[in-house]
Formats: sequence, structure tokens, C-alpha cells
Amino acid sequence: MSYTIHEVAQKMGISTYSIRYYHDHGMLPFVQRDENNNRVFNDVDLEWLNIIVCLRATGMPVERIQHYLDLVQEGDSTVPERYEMMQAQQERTLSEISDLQNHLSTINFKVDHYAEIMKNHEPDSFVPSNLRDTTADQTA
Amino acid sequence: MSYTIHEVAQKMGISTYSIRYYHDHGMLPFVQRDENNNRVFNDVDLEWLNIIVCLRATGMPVERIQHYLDLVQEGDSTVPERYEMMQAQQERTLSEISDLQNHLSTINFKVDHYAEIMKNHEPDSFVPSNLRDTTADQTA
DNA sequence: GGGTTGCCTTCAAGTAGGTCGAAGGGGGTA
DNA sequence: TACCCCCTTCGACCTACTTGAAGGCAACCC
Repeated sequence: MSYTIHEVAQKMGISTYSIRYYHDHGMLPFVQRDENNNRVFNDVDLEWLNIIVCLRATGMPVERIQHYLDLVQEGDSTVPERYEMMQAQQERTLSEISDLQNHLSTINFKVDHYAEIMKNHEPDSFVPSNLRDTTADQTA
Repeated sequence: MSYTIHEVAQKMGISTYSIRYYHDHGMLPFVQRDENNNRVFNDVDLEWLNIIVCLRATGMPVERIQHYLDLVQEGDSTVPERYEMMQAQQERTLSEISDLQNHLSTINFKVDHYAEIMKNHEPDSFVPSNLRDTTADQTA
């Protein structure tokens, strides 16, 4: 199967701009061109792109991804380094998930807090700011 | 209690650059200056910064955060809009956590895969790339 | 066959959110 | 007085896109 850049963009949930960016920066080394110089993607390209998207989404810089993809192309002798990279990425991602969960509970608290305020007001009865009690609202 | 910009940076785990950036962009409206024009932060400023860090870390653009902070200062009449903003942020964060968890399982798979390869090799016995079996390595 | 639409191309410029360096000032200590 | 350290502002730089301008090629319409 072969795909246009738009099909790939839709499939992967990223923009055509990003795909061109990755390609132009050497991260999609197997992409072909058709007779009009348009990019033509196949399933292997999609797999590579999948890796790129995964690593970018978990915060790996483009330069590191380039290095990782180079290692993949160099073969099994680079497995130990790739192993270390993926382990680092694993830890990084776990800690980012945990950070996000902490932030989420802060946000949950605010949602509940605002819901509570709204429950105690009749609809359309919010007091104007010049009349409100300012002492209790420091935590927003 | 009052704090220097460095103390705040350390407390919040962000750079002094970021703090100045937020201040310069009107997101820390209460920060004072001392007689030498240095920024002086108090506990209320820390609370505001905490909100900023939380919303930024969960992907809210600076402009939206500015708007949110404006709403907070306007008082209770803006509670419904703030409620909607925090609900949106809640959903966004939940879906980002879920995305990260999916990406994490891809990474876990690679870590396990590489560990498996390394287990089946004596140390320092990785084959040079020109001798390896290239057919099985498409998924990196 | 000429015009329009539409998708593609490249290259350059713009953007967000910081990050950093230069230049300079104030204050404390030796 | 010299030195050090931390602060300031302002402007340049950075990453990872994002967008715009200018133009090519093909397909359809009349």
C-alpha cells in the first residue's frame, strides 16, 4: 500500500507540515517520490512515523530521535544504546504521567469548587465584582 | 513571608527566566519591587504561580491563562466561565494522560524487545550491521 | 485550448514559550 | 577601592513546528 502525505497525516493525527518537517530533517529515510516529485509513503514509512510520533509525544527532542533512528539502521550492535534510550524514555514518561495526575487533581479541585459556588447561586444571580467578598477568593 | 526570584524558582521547580517571562506578560499582577527594583514575591504570588505552572504543564496557552487570571480578578460573576475552562482542561489532561499511557506501552514493548535481544547475546558479541538479518528489524 | 481548481512542491518567514548573553547597577565584604 | 554576587532590562537565539508566497502539474469544464 502507498499513501499521499494527506492520507498519512490523517492516519497519524498530525499535520502535513510536521510530516514534511520530519522528512526534511532526515527522519523518514525511505520515503519515495512519484513522477511529479510528490512524496509517496508506504507501510514501513508509517511504522517509522509511528515511532517518531511516539517519541516526540513523550518529549524526546528531534535530534535524539534522529540519533535513535540512525542506531536502528546501524543494526544489532547498537541494541544496548537503544535499550538505554528507551529505558530513559520510559522513566521520563512515567514521571510525566505522574506530574500530570498531580496537576489533574488540582484542576479537579477547582472544577468541584466552582460547581459548589454555582450550586449555591440561583442561575443568573452572580454578584458583581464590586460587591463580592474578596477575602476568600485568593486561591481563585 | 517574602522571597527572591531564585527562591521562588527553586520552590516551584522552574527557571528564573520563566518567572520573569510570566511576570513581564502580566500573569503575576501582585509582585512587588524592593528599593533596588528587584522582584519581591509573597505567598499569594506563589499561589498564582502555582496555578500558572499547573495550567501550563497541562497545555494551556499563556494567552488563555492570562484570560483565566483576569476572570479570577473580576470576581464571582465569572465563575461559570472559569468552570467551563477548568472542565475543558480536565478533559484535555485526562486525554493527554491516556495518550501518554498508550505511548508508554509502545516504549515498554521496545525495552522488553531489546532486553530479549541482549539476553540472547553474550556480552560484547553483537553482530556488525553488515552481517545482521535485516528482514526482521523493520519495527526497530 | 484556455481557465479554474486543487494538490503538490520549495523556501523563507512567523510563532510560542521560553532561554540566554550582554551591559550595567547596587550592595556587601576585604 | 576592588571584587563578587545577584539583580535588572533588552534583544537575540532556540525548538518544533506553522504558515505564506510563488509556482508546477494534472484534471476537469466550457
